[in-house]
Formats: sequence, structure tokens, C-alpha cells
Amino acid sequence: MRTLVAGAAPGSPAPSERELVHRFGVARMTVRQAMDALVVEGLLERIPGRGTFVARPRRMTSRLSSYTEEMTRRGLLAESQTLLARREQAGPGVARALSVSEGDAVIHWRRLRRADGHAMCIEDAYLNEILIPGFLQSGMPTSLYDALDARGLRPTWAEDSINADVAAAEEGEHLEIPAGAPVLRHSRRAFAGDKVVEVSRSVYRADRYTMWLQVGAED
Amino acid sequence: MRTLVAGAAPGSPAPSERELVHRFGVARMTVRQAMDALVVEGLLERIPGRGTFVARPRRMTSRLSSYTEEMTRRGLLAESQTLLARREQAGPGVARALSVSEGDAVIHWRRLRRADGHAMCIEDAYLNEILIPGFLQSGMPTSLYDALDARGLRPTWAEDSINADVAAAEEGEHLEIPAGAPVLRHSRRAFAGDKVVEVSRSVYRADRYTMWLQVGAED
DNA sequence: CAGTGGTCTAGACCACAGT
DNA sequence: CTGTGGTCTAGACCACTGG
Repeated sequence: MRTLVAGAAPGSPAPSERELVHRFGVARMTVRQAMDALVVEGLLERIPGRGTFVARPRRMTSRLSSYTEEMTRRGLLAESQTLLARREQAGPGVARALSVSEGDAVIHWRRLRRADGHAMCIEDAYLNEILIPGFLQSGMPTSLYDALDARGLRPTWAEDSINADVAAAEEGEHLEIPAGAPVLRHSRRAFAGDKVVEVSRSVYRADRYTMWLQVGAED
Repeated sequence: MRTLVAGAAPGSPAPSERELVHRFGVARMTVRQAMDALVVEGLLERIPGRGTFVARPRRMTSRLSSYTEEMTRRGLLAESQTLLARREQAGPGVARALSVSEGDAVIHWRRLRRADGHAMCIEDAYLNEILIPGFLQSGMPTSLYDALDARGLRPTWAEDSINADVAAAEEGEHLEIPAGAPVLRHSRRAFAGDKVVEVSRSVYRADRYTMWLQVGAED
């Protein structure tokens, strides 16, 4: 049934409901229910009195993308340098954010991230070790989200907070900016289903990074 | 029909389809279609073999909200002081962002925004005068988004960019911070359908404002 | 005008929950 | 077992579009 839409160009007409009734020998309500599913998926568009058409792809609500994906999209080469990767006991803040108990084992992964060789941000990621046993031993992956994906834990949504601040001294050293230079701080709780799979705090050089996002959905 | 769901607690059962058939004297397909609409809206949840229930509110993909709505949600009183409201000719940047031609008439509206009486941000909004004729003459509304809504132009999605910076001298005067203090800059192109209805640049005091958003969708 | 989607009827059989 | 939603049939009338 989806084959009707498979490679069709946006705007091209789909077969009419009554034609599909004859072609498949089913009732029109049945045809309509099948097409309804494609309409809510955004693959088809009905226009009363005219017909049903292949919809132009709807603008997506901002998808959750990793640093690597984001930089690649900007045409930059993403690199990461691990500054720290170890097992820790969750402190009160991290425990609450990860929805674990204080003292539970978490993985703390700090990376300096570069784009085209230039220091861009420092990211502190915290992961629930229960969800990804053996993560540290298995060799650190390049992309955290890919690694989570391989375990069926790719985050699909997140709660983010963003604010402006100035760099602390040690942050400035890694980012190659003076202490007190403006930075963008980005905190994230990333979810797969209703499980928190990642909590992270990132600090970006304000002179090199502007966050882009699309909010809300078209229609 | 929605009254069936109006004040009901999440998880409470809705009347069964066959009961509604008897109550309203319509066919079951009709009842199902009406309920289907509520299901896709996320108000009802079907459980085969058990019944239909009032759904727990779905986590929303970040909705587009105005400053007023956002502050209200935080429990703060939003206030606005108009610093400037006039007709201008679009410069190159604003023209491109608003998808109009350079020199076309645009409305420029600058406001100092407060929360609980404290200076929070300065917002420069640009509107396409073609879309909202007589806007300046009709008395400035409190909420821009409400005013657009009344004209059927409530933005449903936007392209945002966010970065960190330091306050310029005149910004600092309005925001009551020294020049050079950290600020969050937020630019927005807001759309209703595929029409750009608002282009804005806001500058927030970093010490008072953290942006919160939810990105991606559950499921 | 003929063709389209939008809506509706009055039944039917199925798989599945709970008792 | 009964009741639920899931699916389906074979029609029907409507409002709208385009030629």
C-alpha cells in the first residue's frame, strides 16, 4: 500500500479512492482508513474536490542530533578529545537529573570538542551505568548517540536549558579563551522513551558557536 | 463531543463506542471517527479489549510561546514597555528575514520587557505590514502573538538562533547592567503556515534568564 | 457536468480483556 | 462468557472542484 507513495514526487496525484476500490476489490471505507494512516504520517495530503496528492515532506520538528551530526551539517569536521572517562558515584544533582539514586554508579565522560581543528566546547556527559554495562571497557566510541543507538537507546527527545555566562579559568584554558570571555552553556536531559539516557552540560565558545533550532511544527 | 473529555481525569474510562451509538443514535463508524480525532489529538487512548480512556497529557513537542506566556508559566508577571513603534522601510537583513523586498514597509516594534518588575530583555520585532494592515493605528496590543492570532496569523513554528554575547552600552542602560555583562541573544523567524509573520531579535540578561525548551517528540 | 474527498448508515466478524 | 476496540462491507448523500 505504501508502494503507492514510495518514490512519487511531491504534488503528484495518488490514485483516487474509488479507483483503489475497484483495483483491490475492497470497500471505500477500507481504502480511506489505509490512506488516513498515510495522511497522519504526512505522506499524503487530501484536497477536497480535487484529489489526494503526495505531500511535500513536512518540515520536521527539530530532531535530536549529536555534536558530530550538528557539525557535519555545518560542513565542519567534528573531533573529540577525551579529557576524562571514568566510573563515579552520582552526586545529588546528577542523580536527580539521571533519575537514579545518589551514590549509584554513573559514567562521567568529559570531552573537548573541536570543529575544523578549533576548540569549540567542553562537554560533560553523565550516563546511567545500569543502562549501558561495559561501556567504558568496550572502547569509547566516537559518537555517543551512535553508541546508544547500537543498544537501542538512541534518545528521541530532550529537555534542554541554555544560558549565557562567562568562562571560568580552567574552561578558558581548554577553550583557548581568557577567563571571563562569553560562553554559551547548554544542559540536556536526553530521553529514549521515558528513560533518561544522558545528562550533559556543555560550554561553548560564544564567538564560534550559535545554536540553531526549529521549534514547533508546521501546520 | 469534546465535553466527554473536558474535565475528566487521565486514565478514567470514556463511554464505550456502542454506548455512544445508542446515546446519540448514530452509527458506530461515526462514533469511531469522532473519537479518532480525539485520539490523534492525544486526548483519548484506546486499549483493545478494555476500552477507551482519557489519555495522560502527552509530552508536548516544544510549542511556540510568547514572552508573556513564557513568563506566566514561570509564575512571573510579564510587563512590556514600548520603546519604539513605527513604520520603517526594510533594510537588507530584515527584508531577507521577512521574505519581503528591500524598502518595503515593515513595522518595527522595540520593547523593554520586565518580569516581576525587573528588566529582563529588549526585543526588536519586525512585522510585514502587508499582513497586518492598520496594526500601528489599532493601538498596540499587550501580546503580539494574541494580536496575530486574532488575524489568523498565530505562528506555529519558528527558526531560532541563540548565542551568548556581552551587552552593548545602550543595551546595558535599559537592562540595568554594565556594558560588557553577559547576555543571551535570541533571534527568531516565526511562521504561520509558510508565511513569515515575525522576525525578532531579543537580548536577555544572562543573570536572570535561562531558556528552557523541549526538543524532539516522545515516542 | 462528472469526479473528488467528507461524511454517514446498519450491519458484520475478529482478537482480546476481564470475570 | 460478555464487552471491548479493530476492521470491514456495500451502499448513500453532500460540498466542492474543474472542465
